[in-house]
Amino acid sequence: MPLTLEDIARLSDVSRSTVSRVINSDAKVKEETRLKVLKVIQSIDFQPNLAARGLATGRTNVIGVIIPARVSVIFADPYFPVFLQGVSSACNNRTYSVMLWLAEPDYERRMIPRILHNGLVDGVVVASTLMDDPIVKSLFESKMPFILIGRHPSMDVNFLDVDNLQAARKATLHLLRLGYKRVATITGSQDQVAGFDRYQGYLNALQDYDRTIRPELVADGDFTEEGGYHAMARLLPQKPDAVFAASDMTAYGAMRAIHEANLRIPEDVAVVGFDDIPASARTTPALTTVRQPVQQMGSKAAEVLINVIENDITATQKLIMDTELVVRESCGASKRR
Amino acid sequence: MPLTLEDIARLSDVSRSTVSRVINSDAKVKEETRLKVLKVIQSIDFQPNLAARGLATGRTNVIGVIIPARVSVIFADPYFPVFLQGVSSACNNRTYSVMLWLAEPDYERRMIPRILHNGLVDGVVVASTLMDDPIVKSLFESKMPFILIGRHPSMDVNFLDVDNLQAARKATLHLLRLGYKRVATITGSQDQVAGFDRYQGYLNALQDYDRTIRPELVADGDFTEEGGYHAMARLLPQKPDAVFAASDMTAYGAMRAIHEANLRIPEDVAVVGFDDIPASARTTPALTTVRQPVQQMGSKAAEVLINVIENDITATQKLIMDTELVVRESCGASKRR
DNA sequence: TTGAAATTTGGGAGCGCTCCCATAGAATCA
DNA sequence: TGATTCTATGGGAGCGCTCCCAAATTTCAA
Repeated sequence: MPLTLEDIARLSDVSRSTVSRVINSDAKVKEETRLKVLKVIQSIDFQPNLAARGLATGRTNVIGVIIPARVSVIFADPYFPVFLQGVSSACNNRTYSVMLWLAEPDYERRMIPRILHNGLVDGVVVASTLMDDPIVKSLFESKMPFILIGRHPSMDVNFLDVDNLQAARKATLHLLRLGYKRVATITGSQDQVAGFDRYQGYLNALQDYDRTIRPELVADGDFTEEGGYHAMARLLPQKPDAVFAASDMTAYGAMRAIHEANLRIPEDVAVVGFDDIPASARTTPALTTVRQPVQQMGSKAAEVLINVIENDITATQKLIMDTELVVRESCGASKRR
Repeated sequence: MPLTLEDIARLSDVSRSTVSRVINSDAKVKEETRLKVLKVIQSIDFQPNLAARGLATGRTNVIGVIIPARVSVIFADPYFPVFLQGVSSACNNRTYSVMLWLAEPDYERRMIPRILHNGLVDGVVVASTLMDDPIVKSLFESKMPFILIGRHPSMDVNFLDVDNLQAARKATLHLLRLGYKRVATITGSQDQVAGFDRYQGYLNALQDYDRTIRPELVADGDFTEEGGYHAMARLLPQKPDAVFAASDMTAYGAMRAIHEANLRIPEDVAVVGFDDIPASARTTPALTTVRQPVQQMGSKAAEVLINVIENDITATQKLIMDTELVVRESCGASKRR
């Protein structure tokens, strides 16, 4: 049977209000009293009931993280765990907790907007933005503070993103500069903003080089290893000499397909990925890829959200994080010229 | 400004209590009234405030998942994401939510036992048991329902596990039966119960075959790819002809080291892993490994926990899930005899 | 038709906290 | 020294729900 404020009050011979003040570090408590109460609190390891506090204040100190349906299937991609780690550590620093919702089947997607209304969380991080995610609309209407990972294609909302378009463009340009003639791409799901933007980046790069865009050099890999493998298998007959994959997992699949076709990387087909997940430093050959600060994105998103919550910020927050092209062996940069 | 029970009561011309009964599907409400109230509730998409309900009932319908400190660093291993997916989907089915705590630095480990006291969650799943995790003791004393993934070495508590010892023994025996003479092992962290048990399984198998245990054929890989790589590098000079790795990630590291030493798998060194994460079907060569039903373990753990919570079960629940040796190419089973 | 039993509904109390206002006491000033 | 201001503390009200008991209504049997 947990103790209450009232119990602490009795034990330390003050009133419930004073105990509350001490716990919330309210200024106007005499130092002497403060220490007295603190001693009791610590000796007993007292923790105020958060449900009660939540009822009284309307705040819970909990933020939700939603990983959308079409995305959670690829949870095997270390992107999300690392992202979560970022969110989690930022929350730890601010004494917030994390509520995790993997929005699986559609029925669940209907659930979530409701869950939002019932006062469990103070705000929400939506990991990975879909082009048309209805959840964003619900969130927007609900007045609940939230932040998207990935810009929203049309709405003016808080978000944190990397410049996927420019990063993808740079990665593709890197291949073009190395002299590759038939640069293919394996796209990510086009219903995710990141997938869309990275594809646009690829297209832009080709345009920069006045290359015609060949639809036969574009295949969808939906961000998975499996998808990358099949996409590459489809691409191979078109004789690409390089390929830009929209994620590292996709790149792994592509590399597997290339190896199985008894072709060499990068001599026959160069490969560039996107994400720089840890394993990419250790593939054979090591993968050239675009590094995203995934963990920092998680922390930053949580920090911004908490800031919005605590300071009732209404101006929309838009943050773009830097990426970096990590050149390893799979692009052939060291071998060519 | 969200509506309250009282509002619904007014709108549907009944009392607060009746609305509450309808929401909680209490039997004794006249069908007519029930429908009337339900109509209002739905038309307005009303959601009861969970903080208030929590205060009144002492239940929150939230369970916590704790991933211990020494473990969360290897969050890149898809084990945890998949496990979380299992927990999450079971919770969805029972209208519970998941609170995620990645217990990073030590100060946080002190935090958690406290967090438990503040009524945020009804119970806790501890993913991956450490040999001496103080959190288990706190949990035990707190009277909060909880379940461990992995047996506890000494306490009588709810747990769900696979028989790591027998599974590891079988995997090792598989290698011995294939005729390998110098069967090495790369162990997982010995401060995790799973790591400890799998090592014991290896030892048992050698004893079954009356083999002397050679300490020079044992190296610690702490469950990571990196660790597996370095462990294998240390092992290679001892000329093992087979190696049992305590996790698939470790096995990947080992395979990388073997390849880099220009040795063939399985001809020069056979490899067996543990976990059967999805990627293991697609390594070259495909990895022979022990399959654990990770996602089901997540679901099952959540279900058992919720059951314990809702029915005040006091008898300790102990579940052992089945494993299966998945024979692929890395053990050389198809090539030898 | 009446009374008792069963069914349905209403309202008070209370969960443990915060917030606000009132009050007691200390400090300041003329 | 008394009037005035500040400071520190106490206690009531209320957050939105559930639970319980009592009241109102209906049902049923005699």
